[in-house]
Amino acid sequence: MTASTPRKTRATGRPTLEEVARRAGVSTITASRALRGLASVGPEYVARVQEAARALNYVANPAARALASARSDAVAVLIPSLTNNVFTDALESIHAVLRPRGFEVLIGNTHYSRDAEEDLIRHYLASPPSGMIVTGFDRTETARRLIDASGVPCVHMMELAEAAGVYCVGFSQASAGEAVAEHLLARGCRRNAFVAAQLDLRMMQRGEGFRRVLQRKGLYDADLEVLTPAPSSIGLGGQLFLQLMERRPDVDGIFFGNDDLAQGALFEACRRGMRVPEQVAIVGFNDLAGSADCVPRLTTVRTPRAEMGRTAAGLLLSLIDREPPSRPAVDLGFELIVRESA
Amino acid sequence: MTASTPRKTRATGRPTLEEVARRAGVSTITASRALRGLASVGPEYVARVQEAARALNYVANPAARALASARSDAVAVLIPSLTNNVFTDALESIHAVLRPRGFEVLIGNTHYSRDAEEDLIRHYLASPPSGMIVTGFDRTETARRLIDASGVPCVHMMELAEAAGVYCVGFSQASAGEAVAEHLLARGCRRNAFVAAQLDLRMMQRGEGFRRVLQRKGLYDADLEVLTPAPSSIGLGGQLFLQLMERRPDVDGIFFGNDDLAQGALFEACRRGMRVPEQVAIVGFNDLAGSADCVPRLTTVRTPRAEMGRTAAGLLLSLIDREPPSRPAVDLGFELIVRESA
DNA sequence: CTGAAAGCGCTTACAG
DNA sequence: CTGAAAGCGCTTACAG
Repeated sequence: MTASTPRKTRATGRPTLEEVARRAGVSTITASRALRGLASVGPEYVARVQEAARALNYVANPAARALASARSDAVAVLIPSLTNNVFTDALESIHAVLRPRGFEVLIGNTHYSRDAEEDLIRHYLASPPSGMIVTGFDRTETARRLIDASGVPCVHMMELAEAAGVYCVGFSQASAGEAVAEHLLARGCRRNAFVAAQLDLRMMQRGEGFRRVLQRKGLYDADLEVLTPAPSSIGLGGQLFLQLMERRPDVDGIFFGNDDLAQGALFEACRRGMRVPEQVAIVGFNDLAGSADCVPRLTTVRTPRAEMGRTAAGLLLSLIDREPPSRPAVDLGFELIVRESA
Repeated sequence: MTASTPRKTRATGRPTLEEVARRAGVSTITASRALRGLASVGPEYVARVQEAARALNYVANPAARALASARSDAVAVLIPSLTNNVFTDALESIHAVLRPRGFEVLIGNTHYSRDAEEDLIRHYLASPPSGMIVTGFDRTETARRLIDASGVPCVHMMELAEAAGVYCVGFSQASAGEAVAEHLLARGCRRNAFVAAQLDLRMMQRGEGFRRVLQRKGLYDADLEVLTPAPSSIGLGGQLFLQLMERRPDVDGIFFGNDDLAQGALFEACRRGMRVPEQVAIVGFNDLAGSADCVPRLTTVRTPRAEMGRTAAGLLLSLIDREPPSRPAVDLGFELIVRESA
């Protein structure tokens, strides 16, 4: 007799869909459909189910939903660094559009490592998220294949590319580098250096554009490139600046591939009494915190981080909803901000 | 006849535990136990199962696991900001210890809002994570109750508190504020100001300690406190500094509650030709990027962000494993870094 | 130490 | 438009 009452052995205590359905006087599947807003449910049922859900304080169990539907409410975002605001700014706006839509944003930090990124992709794809946002295009062939094979919608941010089935949001890093060179040239600088750290693909693309313009004018000097794979930082910028000025005191324009490097250079210039921009003009990149306020105020390239995040998330949303986006690649441009340093 | 072969209608294509078990010649439950490393499985079985899993490239389905076991592999971390490196530094080391242990780190950004934090807590608790790391103690009573009632292990970071069942990792913000006051006093500053933004609880605690020391020496002047709830930034620091110097040109020492404010002040001082520390000594807080390199180099308080994250994650791990930690509250201290600005 | 059964809480696919 | 059945891929609790 006791066995005749099937007792739920492992209930979690939280209300289930079944209880909501019972309270609303419908089947569980109707309750499910009503809650998900599927059009095929009669309006009076929808109202009853919603009320029951509210009364019971019902929240669907994501694990059960993921298991049954073979899809999850997660979106994985892969960025190279958590301490560089270039990426956290984008992340912030990705969050702002995806969370209200009910997605959980999973953050993977690749630490600028292709191998680490491949591992993360493997990890996230083990239980396929609804979508994925990755940074740029510099990844292992395996990583690329994993994403393709998974069928998970994917948007690339920070760089542009033209290829079938590739969705991206960014701006032309090379064009930005060109714009910097043109600005330095226009203000009369003849011996222009490119100083870069980290040396990720985007950094190199900026250098490419910069170099291209100088070459075109016959003013390119390979000796004026200072490159190091070390992580970019203010302190490093100061060091590289000093090394360069010692080796080539004739340099009159410098493009630092990231603002932190440029800020460090400004500090050292100040400390050594070198005049910027009179003696040497300095241009940074990204318009990070401090660049508008330092001494002298830094001329730099403002990059549309928040907008890239927002647009990438929007693009992903349409991909998830299987609505082909109007354009697979959206160029958000950049803006040269001329301040005092160049 | 066709009906006699039960066909899996909705297989995901990925190998399942059942396939691993079949290949290893054991039951699924034995395979499950072997893979989870439960001691009750014979070593030869463990070996066979592990080999089968490897051969099949098996990765357990987290959703199924979460549903069956009513627990998840997620740990939720709630921080007030993603752009402030104080928190991303901690996050980084939390990741470093939790990911290798198989946990997914869910990041919730409260934007310094108690209500937003309460919503996030409600959201995460809807499918209880294995554990939770939250920032400080300033939250709504409801948020506190939700956490308590959930039974989810929780560690607080960035602040210290003594209370039954409360686990925390941090340092005394008030003591740090005291140390700054004592340093300024020791170098002869008599009219010391406290400049703060954001005004979160930790910021106020630093101010408390600072004030306390001045009061004790009979040198406290309420007119020398400049407080604004606006978000802390370099630009804001410059503005507040200028306002203060205009209103009270006699001030000879300033404690900025965060380094970005202090850095902004340094820039303005430089621009106006005010000498630091001769005319006015400046101390910051947190030892953020740039503080070691700016002009003059900033005297500040180094806070153990990475270590707090690491320790908080370790503490949480022992809580999850139901091993009571040796101490519920761990004080990691802080360090006054005396450089050039004070 | 090993396993057959039941169940976690949803959704899919098939009917009607 | 609504529903009964089956299933998603694991783990729990109970036996032996």
